[in-house]
Amino acid sequence: MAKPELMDFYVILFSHYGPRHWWPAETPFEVIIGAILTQNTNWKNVEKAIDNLKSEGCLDIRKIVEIRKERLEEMIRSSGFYKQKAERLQNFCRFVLNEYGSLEEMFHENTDKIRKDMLDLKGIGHETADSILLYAGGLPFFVIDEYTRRIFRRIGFRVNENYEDIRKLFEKNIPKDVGIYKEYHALIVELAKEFCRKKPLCFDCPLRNICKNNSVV
DNA sequence: ACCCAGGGTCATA
DNA sequence: TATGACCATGGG
Repeated sequence: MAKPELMDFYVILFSHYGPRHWWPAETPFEVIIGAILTQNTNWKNVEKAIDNLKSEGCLDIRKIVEIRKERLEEMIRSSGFYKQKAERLQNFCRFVLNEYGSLEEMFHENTDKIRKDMLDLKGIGHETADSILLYAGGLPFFVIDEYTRRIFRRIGFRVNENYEDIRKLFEKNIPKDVGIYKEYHALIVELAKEFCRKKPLCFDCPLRNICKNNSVV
């Protein structure tokens, strides 16, 4: 049996977990808000914050810019790091309005420019930028997070620590399909939540067979 | 009382 | 380049 490739893991994870329906949001803008609020924070805490924004009618790019920062801080308090996140949200929204005019306009621009612009903003790192590009913009950028690194390192892939290198490794070995990109990252998170810390990855996880046959764990 | 979560920045060496 | 401190709430 040949060494399993990245798509083999995808097939197994998908058949085990089924579609994940990521990202859980009603609009691209809501994806962006969530992507920033969920930084190093449990998603449940983010949901509360987003509910607050919705019920106050503030889930809107212009609203976020207009309201007082202190009010925004209170609405998103449950998501943690609420002061810097309020700052980051307003900063991001202000930039989009000034530079592009609207979110729709932004996503019609050259994708590499969008990514570069976002990475220049304070509070937008590689993972957040790619989450926004993929799940809000529907653009083919594979999201690499700490789960992805851990899991594929333990499976036996020689992933070095450089974000861009890992992302290109995945994008090179996976069909350039936004649907697959979205699903794959969501499946990795699902697997990680269940096995990454609690148990050895390949003991009774969905990947146990493919791992054992190749003696990689 | 700890540990951590769907990260990122900044100072230091 | 590579660690470490820091940001902060809420659930286990």
